[in-house]
Amino acid sequence: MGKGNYLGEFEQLVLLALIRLEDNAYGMTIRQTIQERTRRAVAIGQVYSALERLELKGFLGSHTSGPEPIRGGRSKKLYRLTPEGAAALSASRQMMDRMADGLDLADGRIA
Amino acid sequence: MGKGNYLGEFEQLVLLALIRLEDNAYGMTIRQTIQERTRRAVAIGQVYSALERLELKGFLGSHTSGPEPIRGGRSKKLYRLTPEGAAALSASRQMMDRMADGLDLADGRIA
DNA sequence: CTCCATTTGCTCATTTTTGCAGAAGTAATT
DNA sequence: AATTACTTCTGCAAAAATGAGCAAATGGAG
Repeated sequence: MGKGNYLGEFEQLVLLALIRLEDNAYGMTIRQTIQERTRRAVAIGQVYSALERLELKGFLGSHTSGPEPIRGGRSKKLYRLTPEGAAALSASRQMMDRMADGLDLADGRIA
Repeated sequence: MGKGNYLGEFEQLVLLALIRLEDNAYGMTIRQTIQERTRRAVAIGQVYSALERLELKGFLGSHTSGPEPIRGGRSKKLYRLTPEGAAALSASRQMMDRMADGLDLADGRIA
C-alpha cells in the first residue's frame, strides 16, 4: 500500500461508524450514527463523498442489498471495513495517541 | 464561539505540540515534535500555514522572542495555546472518543 | 387498478478549508 | 562573504462541507 494515504478526521468517523453498525452500514445510518455521537450536523453529500474516497483507497468494500417491502424500501449500498481500512484506522489513532501521550489536556498552558 | 470551528487533524497535532513544548514552541520545534511523535515527514510550510490559521481563529497567540547571541540566533515567533484553543482541542478529542466508545478496534468486522 | 404523494436512499456539482511541498527571504553569528 | 536558524510566500492537491435534484420503493385516493 502506498504512502501518504492517511485518514482525514471525517474519514475516521466514517470508519468508526462502519464498525459500530456492523451489517447495517449504509449512507443514512452512517450519517445518523455520526450525528448522534458527535452532535454535529452532517450533510448527506459529505458522507457519500467520504465513502467514495475510502472505497477508492481500498479501506472499505460495498455491496447492494435487495429492496424491502416497506414504504421507501429501496435497495441500499451496504459498506464494510476492509483489513486495510482497519489497519489505517488503527494507525491514525495510534499516531494521535503518541502525540497526546503524557499530556495534561485539561490545563494546556494558556497564552 | 462561532460554529464550524472544527479542527483538522494536523491542526490538532500542532495544538498538542504547543502544550508539550510549553514556553519553547515555535515553527522549528513544533515541526520536530510532530515528526518525532508521528513518524511522518512534515513540510515546514505546512506548520506555518496551520499556525496562521489557528491564530486567526483565536486558538493560539504569539509573541516574538529577542535574538540570542549564538550563530543563527535570530528571534523566534513563540506560540501559546489560548483558552479557546484548549477548548477546541478538548472538544475534538471528546467527539472522537464518543465515536469510538465501546468499539473493539482490533477486529473491525471485515469485508 | 392507476396515479401520484410520500418516504427512503443516492448522485452530482461546486465551493471552502486543510494539507503538502519547496523556493525565497530575513536575521543573526563567524 | 559564508553559515546557520527561522519565517514567509506561493502554488497545487486532497479532504471537508453544502445542497439541489434524481431514483426507487410503498400506500392510498380515486
